[in-house]
Amino acid sequence: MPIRRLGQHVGEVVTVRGWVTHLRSSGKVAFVVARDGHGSVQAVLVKADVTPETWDVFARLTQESAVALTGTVRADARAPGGFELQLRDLTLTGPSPVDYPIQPKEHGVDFLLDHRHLWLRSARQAAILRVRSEIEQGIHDFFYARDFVRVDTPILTAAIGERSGLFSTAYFDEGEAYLAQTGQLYGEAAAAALGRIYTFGPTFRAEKSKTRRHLAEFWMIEPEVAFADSADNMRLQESLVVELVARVLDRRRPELEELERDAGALERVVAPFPRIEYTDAVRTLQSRGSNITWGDDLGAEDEALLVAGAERPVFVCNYPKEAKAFYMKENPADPRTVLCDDCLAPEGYGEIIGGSQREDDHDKLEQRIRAEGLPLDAYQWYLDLRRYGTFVHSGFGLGLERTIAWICGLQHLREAIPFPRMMNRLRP
RNA sequence: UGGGGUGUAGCUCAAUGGCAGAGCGCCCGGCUGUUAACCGGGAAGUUGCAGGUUCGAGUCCUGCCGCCCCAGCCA
Repeated sequence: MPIRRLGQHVGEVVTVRGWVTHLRSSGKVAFVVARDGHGSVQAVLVKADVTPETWDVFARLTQESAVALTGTVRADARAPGGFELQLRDLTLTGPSPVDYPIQPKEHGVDFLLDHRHLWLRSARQAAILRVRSEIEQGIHDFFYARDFVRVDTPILTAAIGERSGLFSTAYFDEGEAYLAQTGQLYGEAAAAALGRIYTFGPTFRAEKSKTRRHLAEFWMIEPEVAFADSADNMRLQESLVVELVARVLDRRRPELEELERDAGALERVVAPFPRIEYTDAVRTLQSRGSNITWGDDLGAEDEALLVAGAERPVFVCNYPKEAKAFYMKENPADPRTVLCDDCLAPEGYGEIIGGSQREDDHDKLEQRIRAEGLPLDAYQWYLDLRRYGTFVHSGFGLGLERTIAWICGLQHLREAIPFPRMMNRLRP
């Protein structure tokens, strides 16, 4: 019987299977707290009420022992959660040595990451993974409801979308293959076939980044929409973010409480999000003391300064061409800039989305590829998308872990993914 | 890669240049309602590595290594 349903079975004798998290004994009465992945329950063992054999089992229990607990469900205010099991029988089904590394106390991050496979068993980590799953399902439901088709793009690639650090590997007679940094270029091809698509998959950056906002392997969701311009694009981003936050608030309250997340801050995440032109942002930043000059990309400090006090995510749009990728469409209103946006989460969580309208002019795109020094032949198929029926289209990349970290209120991205991959961490 | 910090028991951390310590966990004992239980006792150390200064180094100096934070790269 799942622990979360015990409240509906008061007075009945049930069996719960799970793992021991806490043991307490007072000589002739003993307490076993166990979790089963959905909840936690305290079981009470009274020496006078059970056989000597059952009583002896308690002495052999250790933290993380797998057990079967059989007893009567009782409502009791003294029990965590309000219900407890008055034990009739206790079986040790999976012994655990006494050296289980993770105690119910503070540990350092490095130690915990070394034991990530066990750390996941803690209530906090389990709560994060449940929110992660909820957000993933929310993303699928959001796009399904809007007739998007999910398209899976290759992880092993030759042509590349961005030039930052690449993981490479030998690939038969074709030379080097690279782990995908984005599925976007393939997404654009699929959008011309299916209209509106999204990708959902892992992506890899070999950057030597050691910050709480970076992982070597992370998950990214990349929608691509035919006949959508930059303004449409931002509206889609806004709807998605609002829906994901609302869904977690609606369905994962207990997890947010476990994480001690301030739900009030999430409740204020409603449309519309402010939209700030890059050029205006620079002026604002200068007036607030930043020494940024037009043409610079926004640094972390600038982002923080800009978003300070905002209760909703903020769009910063239309950056200088030089600061952004080659495929972004030139802004007709100011050709020094491109039609793009970064969505900055509040509370200092930074960029969770980067999006843009794509350059749909064949010749301009070719010029940009040349100007960036990229191998033109590798991009011929991409140019074909402009050669054969070019179309206005836009899309974005949502960083899954950054979104999770923000919604859960995590200090570091490494907690937002089950087994984080960083430059100095490949195992477990 | 640059700047700052840090490394002592299984874990979390103390120790003015002068006897290597505590809490938790573990082992033994006690306790009939505990809530990271409590009480008494016990075991547990190459102070990251290599050199140097000193009568004496966990502590000071040099080099190396690991980790953390910040910046850059970006999602």
